Amino acid sequence: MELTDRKKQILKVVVEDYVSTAEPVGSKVIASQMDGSVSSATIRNELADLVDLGYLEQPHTSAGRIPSPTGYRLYVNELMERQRLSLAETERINQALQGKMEELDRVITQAGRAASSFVNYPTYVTAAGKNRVYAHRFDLLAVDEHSCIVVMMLGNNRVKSQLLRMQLKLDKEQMPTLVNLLNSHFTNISTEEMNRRLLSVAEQVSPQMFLLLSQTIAYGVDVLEEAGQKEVFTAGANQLLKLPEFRNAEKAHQLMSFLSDSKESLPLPDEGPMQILIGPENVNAALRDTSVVMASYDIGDDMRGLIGVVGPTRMDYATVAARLSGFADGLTRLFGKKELPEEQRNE
Amino acid sequence: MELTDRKKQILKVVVEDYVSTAEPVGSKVIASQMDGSVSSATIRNELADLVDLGYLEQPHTSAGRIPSPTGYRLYVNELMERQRLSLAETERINQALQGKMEELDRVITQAGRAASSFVNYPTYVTAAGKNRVYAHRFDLLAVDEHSCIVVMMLGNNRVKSQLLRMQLKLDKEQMPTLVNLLNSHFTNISTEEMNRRLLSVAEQVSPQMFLLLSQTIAYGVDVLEEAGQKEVFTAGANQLLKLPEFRNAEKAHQLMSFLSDSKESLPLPDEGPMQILIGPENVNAALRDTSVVMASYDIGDDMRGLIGVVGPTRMDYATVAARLSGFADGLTRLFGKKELPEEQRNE
DNA sequence: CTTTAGCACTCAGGTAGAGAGAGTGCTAAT
DNA sequence: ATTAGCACTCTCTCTACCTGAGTGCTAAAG
Repeated sequence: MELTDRKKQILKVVVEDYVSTAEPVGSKVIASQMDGSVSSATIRNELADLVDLGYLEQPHTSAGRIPSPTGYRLYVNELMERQRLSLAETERINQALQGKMEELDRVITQAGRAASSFVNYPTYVTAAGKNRVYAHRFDLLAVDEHSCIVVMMLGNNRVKSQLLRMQLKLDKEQMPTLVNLLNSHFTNISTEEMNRRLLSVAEQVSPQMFLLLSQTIAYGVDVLEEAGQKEVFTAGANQLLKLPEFRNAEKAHQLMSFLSDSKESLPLPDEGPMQILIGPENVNAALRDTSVVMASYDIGDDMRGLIGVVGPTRMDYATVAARLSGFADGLTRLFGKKELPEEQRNE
Repeated sequence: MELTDRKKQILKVVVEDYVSTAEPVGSKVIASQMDGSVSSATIRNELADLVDLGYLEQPHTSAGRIPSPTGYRLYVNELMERQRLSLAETERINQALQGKMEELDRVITQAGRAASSFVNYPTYVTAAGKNRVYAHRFDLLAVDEHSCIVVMMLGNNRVKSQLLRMQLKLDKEQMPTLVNLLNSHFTNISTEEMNRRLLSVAEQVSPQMFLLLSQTIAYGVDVLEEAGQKEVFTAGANQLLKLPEFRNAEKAHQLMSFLSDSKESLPLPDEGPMQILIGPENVNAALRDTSVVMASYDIGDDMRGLIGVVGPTRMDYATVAARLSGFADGLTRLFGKKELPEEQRNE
């Protein structure tokens, strides 16, 4: 069942008006916004139809209409004009994304914050490996008799290092052997395999060497597991308090604690660069009254990230979607740039 | 002018009752909480005195009394019984603080979060060097022709490393020279001095070497500057929404945005291990209606951190102070432990 | 001089009712 | 198919009123 053009136009007006005012929209207002070609009475008839069809709702008998989730869905799928970002906006995004941001975590938290203040809703960001992360290379730097620095190179040009205090005295001559052992037996394999191999080499090396080795491997496994697991960063949760739908502290509190706590259960995009979940389309109960707009971005070749916005179902989908995908593109570009030319360091 | 014991006792009851109920306290309730030795009429006379003296306030003529900031101050200084943490609480703090937390930033954010959920108020945490941070040692690890890993040891056993892509081809034979140069001329000095020395050695080395050197130093300066500047982490801002005084979204929003934005201007303790600022004692306008409890902790020998709690003036100072100083002690212990024994790695 | 009982007084908060206004739904005319 | 007109509905706001908690004061008792 396809809607007439006029019904669609009316739906569009209702959505856009409600999005900006948060008040139910009446027939009169709609009529005035439609170049005056029809009267409010006609609109009323059409509105009644749209309610019957499930695209609109009425808070009470004598109020205007608000869009239902189905209505928003239709709007997002067909009626919404995909916005292009203005030059100024693109500029602002790029500016927000540049700066001294070395570590992955830091980049994405900062990106989340910037995005949040740009769309005026809370955001969340994740980065997750498409594949598992492996250690590509180990190095050891002696510090003193009892400690050394372990340096690990992971995939995707990331480097992790830490000072490790050994239980045993370190022998200068053991170090090269240890490094060789690490690089020949423990690179490019999973953490489970690392633990297995550790056991299997136990008999081939001296007990001291084994102790050193196992301490180093323990650190390596930690690092890899941390790098592989996805962590979710949220930002700007307090933006919610500006919205009339969260004026009662109860609701706001619920959603905000959800955002800051249950970092695991935020929605992830099934596929494609962008996805919008409207109200009850969200599986998670805490998000039933809200909508989520998500965009994914690439981190180099083997990782992928997600940046999402949480807001009321009454959300300016067009603008949010445009800005968010602007951010996602910006991030992809940022991470794609493998070469670090001069300007990236000097500022 | 010293208060009589009875007045003090009444003030104590008012504070403690108001803290737990958030409702003005009436004479009847006070009388019943004071072993029935005096009648409510007597209490009323005393209350009138306390209002005159500025320790209590009356929201309106026929309401009970609430403590004024001065009243809270007297309570905190004299009347409050310093609480001891229960064994279970100490246990919980220690548990919250342990776990895999390698990097300083991560430790303190996690500590802040744990503290927040423990005291049920928002918290903020900082770490700042008592002295400036210097590079103690440099190392370079060749990766390929154009890139190497720079490893820096800072004071306090911290290690920073990053992959650096050089504009020039790297010559294996240059590396030891470069490392020597770095360690002999650029360790244990300020960043300004580093930049000066860079210029001064310019003529003594080959142009290629100078380019490599300056790229490395640029990275080093960045790292040091970042390590030296204090960053403030806040956590649990949404805890505010549970409190009746922040049920109106307007106020809550103001304070919450202040907490998440103006990370610079949060109060720092003048000295001593613990400080409490009540309501108008706060210099910052955004905190005039709130109280702040702060405790400081040591990070090894040359750094100091601060952990603070923001809440309504009606705050359970005794409990918050006890728990917060528990956290501060825990952190000091955590960072004091320079030796990393077995159990710290294996869990 | 301190404490207490008694009582009139005050004020916030809740409840009920009236009125206004926005918006609908329906009918009848175009 | 569209529109004008009109009665109807429902929320929101304003006001008046009542209730109850708690005070301040006075006068009596310890």
